[in-house]
Amino acid sequence: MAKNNAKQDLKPISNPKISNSVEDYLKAIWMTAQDGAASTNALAEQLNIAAPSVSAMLSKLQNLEFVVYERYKGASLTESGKAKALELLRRHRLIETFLFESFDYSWDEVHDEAEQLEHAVSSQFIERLATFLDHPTHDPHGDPIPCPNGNLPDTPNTALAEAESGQSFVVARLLSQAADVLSYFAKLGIQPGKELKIIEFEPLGGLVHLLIDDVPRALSKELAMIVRGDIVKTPTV
Amino acid sequence: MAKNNAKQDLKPISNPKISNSVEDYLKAIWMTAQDGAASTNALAEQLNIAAPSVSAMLSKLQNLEFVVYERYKGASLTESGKAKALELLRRHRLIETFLFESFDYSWDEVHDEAEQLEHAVSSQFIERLATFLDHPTHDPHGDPIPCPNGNLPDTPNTALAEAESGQSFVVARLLSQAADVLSYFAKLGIQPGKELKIIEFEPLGGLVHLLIDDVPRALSKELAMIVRGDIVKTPTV
DNA sequence: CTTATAATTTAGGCATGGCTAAAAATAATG
DNA sequence: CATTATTTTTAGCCATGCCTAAATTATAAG
Repeated sequence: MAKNNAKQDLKPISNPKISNSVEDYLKAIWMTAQDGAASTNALAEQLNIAAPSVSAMLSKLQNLEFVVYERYKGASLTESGKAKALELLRRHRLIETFLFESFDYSWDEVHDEAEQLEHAVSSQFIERLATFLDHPTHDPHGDPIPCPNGNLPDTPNTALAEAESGQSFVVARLLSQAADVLSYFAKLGIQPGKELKIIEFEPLGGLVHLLIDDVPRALSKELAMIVRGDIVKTPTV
Repeated sequence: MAKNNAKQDLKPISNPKISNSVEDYLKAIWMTAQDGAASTNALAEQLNIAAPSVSAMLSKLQNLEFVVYERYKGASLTESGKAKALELLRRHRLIETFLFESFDYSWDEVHDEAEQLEHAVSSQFIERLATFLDHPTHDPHGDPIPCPNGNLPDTPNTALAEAESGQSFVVARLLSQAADVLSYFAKLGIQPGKELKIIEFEPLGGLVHLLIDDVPRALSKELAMIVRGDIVKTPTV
């Protein structure tokens, strides 16, 4: 009877399934620091975990060779840590896409569910899911879905706030995780693929007037920073 | 910042998400004992966990009021424990159905994946999944899927081994979890819905000769006990 | 009905991953 | 540059769930 009795080596030989916690930390480090180093407090904040716990975990991640960590100086991902983080991100975004497209989830619902599922699902599941969804490159709010090899598909990144009066703008991405923000955009009809016409910017730039589906609307500067996409040179008629 | 600091009361007030372990135990108790009491060793065997650990967990489940447990006498599910177990079973079987039908999983693959997913998925997910699958009553090998209220759909349960020469038999269920057994049946074309014609039983009853898709085949008594369904009174032509 | 065997529980550990309080290092300010 | 403020770490705990070895209780056999 094969009992789970393996003593943890310092350097893990094979692929002993990474714990949910470790996965969460790697994702958090990537989101906080991408390439640079993530501070203990920033991670504690992100993960809603007390700073001393984060400290301890960073040492552990260092032993696992997922991060390079120097006391008092934060942690940055190694190649292997980064690969794991991107794998998680791939899972998360594919699952979000699936829930949104096939199961009619709303923005409020999609994130938490994906957060759980991404830890439970096998690589096989993810690849079959990708096939099921016809290998999307971006999730429903336009975030790029990392490829199996870790490449991040290109994504237009000009802020709507940077466009100018008279220009047209094609939305590619809504740079927010907040459900209320995403719902608000959805209500306005602002979603990836949509073309907006900019009427004018309010003096001092706090507001932008635009045409969505030929309906005049106004958007605050803050929200206009979240909307990312491309300025259209030759506006479609 | 809301840290998870709630001291565990003896009687849990609300719905503090049950741990994966607790869920596994409840399912195991149901599978081992259904209505009666499950012994410590039987559970240890099922769960591949050492007996003393099971002992400890049974006390805990008693405190949680999921089981009635008397030292040295095994544990049986309370109403609340049974409800949980059936909920888990519903999850498991719906997920298996999904993986099999939509994601082309084979028998070897389906079980382990479902085992993980059933813990990670929300009730909402399950109900949307049920809708997605058009509310199946049985999973791909014919096991009944409990309804949200805990009812188990009726399932024909006559063993193929109990039929008689000359009769026809409609398969409803393959009473096994073993991947190799299920694959073997699949290879033979024996699956829920299939009609078999019994040619004859070997003397001493160790073997049954039958017609599957008009092809003559033989099946051992052991396997013929696993195939469950209905004897057809008026054989179709 | 006593004894050997099998099942079960108690005792004592261990790893993981959280927490708080207090100390130490780093950064910011007068 | 000394001092205060902030960040981070160390120290020491706790809960969950698993383990092994050693009792204990139940059961089967003589």
